Amino acid sequence: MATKWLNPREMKAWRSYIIASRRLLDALDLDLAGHDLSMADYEVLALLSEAPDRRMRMTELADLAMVSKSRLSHRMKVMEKIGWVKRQACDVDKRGSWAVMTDKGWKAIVKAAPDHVASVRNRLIDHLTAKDQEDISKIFERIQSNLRSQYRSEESN
Amino acid sequence: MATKWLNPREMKAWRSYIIASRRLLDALDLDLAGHDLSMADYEVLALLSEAPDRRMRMTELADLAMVSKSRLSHRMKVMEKIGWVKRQACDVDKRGSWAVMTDKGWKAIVKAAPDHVASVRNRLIDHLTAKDQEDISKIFERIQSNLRSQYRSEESN
DNA sequence: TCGAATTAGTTTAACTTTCAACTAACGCGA
DNA sequence: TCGCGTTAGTTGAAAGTTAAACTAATTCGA
Repeated sequence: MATKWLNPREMKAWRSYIIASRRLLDALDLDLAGHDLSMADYEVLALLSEAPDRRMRMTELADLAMVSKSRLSHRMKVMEKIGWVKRQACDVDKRGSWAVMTDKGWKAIVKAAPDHVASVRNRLIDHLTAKDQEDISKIFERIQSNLRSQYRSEESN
Repeated sequence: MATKWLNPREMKAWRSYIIASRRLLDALDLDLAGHDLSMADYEVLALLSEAPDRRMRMTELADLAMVSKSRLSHRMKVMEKIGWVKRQACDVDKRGSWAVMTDKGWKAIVKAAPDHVASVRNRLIDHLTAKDQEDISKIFERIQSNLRSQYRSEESN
């Protein structure tokens, strides 16, 4: 099929989005670096902090954090060394293990969270009107639901 | 200062955006993998393909592709091995070097481009109305210009 | 209740990216 | 034209990520 190239309006939308997003994510990561955290590690800790007993099974955590099990496993090793998390054998399923947030991990996320929220505000949210926010929600939920239906099962390995 | 947490509308905007974007970028990368390309490498080749004589100085290329000089240098080595690019000494500035796209590189990008555009369409653009596209452009240009003024010079190393 | 297929999670190796150090050339003021 | 701070680009090592292989436990059908 003949390629349908992007018209100027489409191209502009795509480029604005992709360029601003790269810069935005870089800035957010840079802001978090002061707490020795990446966005991905922050997300893992945030999820654990909200989980019952501040613990979660590895696979569920990987799914929610949108990282591969392999990657989570590697990060857990690093964060375990730092002392933010530890692993606990799972009684119910002996293959399984719990990712458990330590007190030190709790303190780390509690300390980082306000700065991170401020960062998300300064860099993104505060520059959007209420209407913009609603538009963004609608648009990206649509995109996501389309992605889901395009591949009804994307391996998360 | 007391943390100003995100209200539900703000939270929803932020989460929709960040989650959909992660998935979208993963999908786009996955689509390009069929051509043995990442988005970043694609961008480098695309820039070269549009440059006069299909060549560009390393630093300028790094800036436009939004990658560090170090990273570009490493990627060039890989792409040089594949045969898509080569490096040429710069007469004007003897420290400098030209990144030059080879014929093989040209063929590779010409082959990948239609698929990539289709991918951007299928995954994003075709799910946006004209109005959505204009909204996105406006919003993300605003975000980007705010990022720029926040750090008036971000090291690109 | 046996065995095959699946699932949980880890590990190793290959690859990619970052970080800091480095070389060489440039350019500018004295 | 000397010397010094800057710039172009590369490099090597460390850190991070991915991909595939692997172990051990679980599930489920016959």
